[in-house]
Amino acid sequence: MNYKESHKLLLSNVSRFINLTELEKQKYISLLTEIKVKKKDFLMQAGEITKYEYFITKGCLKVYTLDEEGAPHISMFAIEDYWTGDLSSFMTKEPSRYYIKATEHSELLGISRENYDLLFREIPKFEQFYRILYQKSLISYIRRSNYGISLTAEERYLEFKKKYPQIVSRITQKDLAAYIGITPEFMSKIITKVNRM
Amino acid sequence: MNYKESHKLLLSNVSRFINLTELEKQKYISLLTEIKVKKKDFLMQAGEITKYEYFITKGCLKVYTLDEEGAPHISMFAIEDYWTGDLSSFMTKEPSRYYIKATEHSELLGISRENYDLLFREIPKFEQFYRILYQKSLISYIRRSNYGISLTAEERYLEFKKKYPQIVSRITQKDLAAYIGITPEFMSKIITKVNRM
DNA sequence: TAAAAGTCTTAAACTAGTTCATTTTTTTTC
DNA sequence: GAAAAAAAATGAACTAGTTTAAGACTTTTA
Repeated sequence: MNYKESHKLLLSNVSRFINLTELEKQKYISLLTEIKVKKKDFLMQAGEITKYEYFITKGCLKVYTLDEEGAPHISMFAIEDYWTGDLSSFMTKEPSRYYIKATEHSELLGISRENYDLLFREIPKFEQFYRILYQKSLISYIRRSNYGISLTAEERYLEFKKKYPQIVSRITQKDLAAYIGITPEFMSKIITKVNRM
Repeated sequence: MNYKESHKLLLSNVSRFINLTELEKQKYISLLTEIKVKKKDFLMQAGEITKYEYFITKGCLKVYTLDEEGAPHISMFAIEDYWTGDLSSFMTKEPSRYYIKATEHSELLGISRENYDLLFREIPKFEQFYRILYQKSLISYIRRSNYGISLTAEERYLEFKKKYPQIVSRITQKDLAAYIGITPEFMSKIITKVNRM
């Protein structure tokens, strides 16, 4: 069958871990919602109960919390072919602490909690897909949770640049500072220093 | 059937997410290896390819890396009813960067990579078990990966004490410092300060 | 149970990263 | 394409956390 580009990208993402029949592909796609977000608009805000888990087909978004002083802490940047959302609020149905804002015009495919549950009943293979997807994410978050406490800000910056070169060029220095966990002023100093070397 | 205490603890852990028949329980248990580690002995060391994922039935272990200066960074403490290991090395079969050392005499149940793969074929329900287990771990590591960059050392200490009171009392201040990401000297200052309040 | 090894505390000098204030540069908007 | 808004750069004064060193306390081992 002939799928749209966005669906092709998703199906190719899923086929990394499981094989679907034509019928299963169509069933899966029927469970998804298409969502568009303009630059600077929110996909979701703190206080809301997360309705969807998202797959990004186009654009770039930042996922962040605000601390008591109102300072943002970015927990991830999501671009094409990435999954994002607030898994905690999605699962527990409790209000989220996260904001998700588009830093570019973005297009996403969302799966609602009802359809997520239905998916496992209709196509049990998806248990395996999510088992592997979560396993891989877990491995990278376990590593990342150590970076914050064991590397200097400069090392974290170099690490990010090396791992996500395609993201660095699409975000502001200020947002990168909020991800690395430092002030924009110190981020500026680090970049000046690194470029001088 | 009458199971040993260690097997009962594991089966009760598993039954949080899936229901097993008697036959499945017996099959599952037959895939496990019993392991004992004396205090101060290593369960595994950096450079090795991880053979097992572990469930702790007794004791306490620390999972850590050493940086270029030889300073330890503890990524988790594992006690009874916890799962541990190096998931990355276990899955990729590449050498691990982690050390796992018993801080008390410990007893564990290990599942080898071959038996882990076999488990999914023999009892497909385990895909769901691990999907949920990894999902929950992922949620807590996503949260934790922000702590290191967004909280002060004192806040991280209070957070740890609140979340894991039963662990604080079983580990040294020095190890706690290596987990929080600060020097033992500064850990000492924080504790003095917090107790004074 | 004495000696040795490891842990904890305290303090002074230091450094990585922050805060605040100002100017320059870039991007957005009408 | 000019005006406004946001981002980036620079610097001086500050603070959270490190380093080094030494003594007190606790646990382990022979």
